[in-house]
Amino acid sequence: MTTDSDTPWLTDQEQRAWRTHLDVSRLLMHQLERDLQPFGLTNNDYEILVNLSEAEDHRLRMSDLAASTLQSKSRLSHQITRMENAGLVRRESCESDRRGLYAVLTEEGWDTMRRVAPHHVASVRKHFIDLFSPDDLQALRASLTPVAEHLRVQRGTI
Amino acid sequence: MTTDSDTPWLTDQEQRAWRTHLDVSRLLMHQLERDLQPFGLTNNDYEILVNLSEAEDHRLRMSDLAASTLQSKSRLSHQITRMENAGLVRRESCESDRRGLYAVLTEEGWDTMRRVAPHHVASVRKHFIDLFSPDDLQALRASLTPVAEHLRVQRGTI
DNA sequence: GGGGATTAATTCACTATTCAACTTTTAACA
DNA sequence: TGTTAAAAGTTGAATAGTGAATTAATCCCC
Repeated sequence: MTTDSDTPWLTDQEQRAWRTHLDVSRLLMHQLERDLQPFGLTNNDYEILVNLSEAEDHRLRMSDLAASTLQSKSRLSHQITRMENAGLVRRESCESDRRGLYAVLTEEGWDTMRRVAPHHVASVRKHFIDLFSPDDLQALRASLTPVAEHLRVQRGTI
Repeated sequence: MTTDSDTPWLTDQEQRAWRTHLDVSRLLMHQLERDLQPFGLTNNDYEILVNLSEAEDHRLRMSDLAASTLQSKSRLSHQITRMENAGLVRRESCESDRRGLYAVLTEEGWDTMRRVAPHHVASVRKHFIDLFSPDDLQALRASLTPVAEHLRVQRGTI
């Protein structure tokens, strides 16, 4: 950040857009978390399950999993430990790089995923996707994509 | 949530919109947090300061502050304790309702707010607002507003 | 005006996250 | 080759967040 003190304040429109975005982010995460609770999962748990489910052999290197879930290695490590204790994943060592570990979906993890996913999708639809017209959704994606890219670049250049 | 197992899966378009939204939310919060770090504030701290700054007499009832920042009372209580220790706010008892407390901005809190706000605005512009065309921003707000309203209703009916 | 429900806020015990320090293995390169 | 630097991952202590239980004041209404 340059410490520009001549940055213009947000206009009313901008202010409202910004706050609405903030509110939606927060309220949505809350709601999804609540909808997952009956299944004994958190949003974080679920995201790990999704990533592993979509990965080849249901396994990913810890680093890759951390990167794709945007978490720190430390946080992921703790997270995987918890999920390991819950029987959803296990760690397996990596032959090609003896520093490395895979997080692997267990049978139970995979079953859980298949059981919970429909409910989660319903939740995402009900509280987000289905509240937009197809055009609005398309516009949303289009205008958000460059923002995501910008932020990814920023993130890289720590 | 109804446990509809016949909810259609997300289309490719929907999937992408959804994941982009998720990524932007998370990356953005991260980036803002990072930009606030040099000033010794977290996003939460900053949001409390904003709310108090905008309130009459720089004071708000704990409950109102919790509601407007979408936090639980418990969390807010801890948060205010930390900010009190940091000298940014203080608690004051409420005459009209002896159960109640006000969180009040201290001089130092107000100074901090005035000092940090321009940098925060610059950060919000750089990483969010200025990445949209005015029309896109307007469209974003328009399509997000009903979502926020929907989620607020859900939240109320706990 | 007195008893039961509600509301404001905090506290306690527990879980989650962060940040820095650490171990082990691999890569670089002189 | 040896030696240093970088990367993968974990650990541990400190901080933050959650949810249920608790305290104290107010509301209600008969």
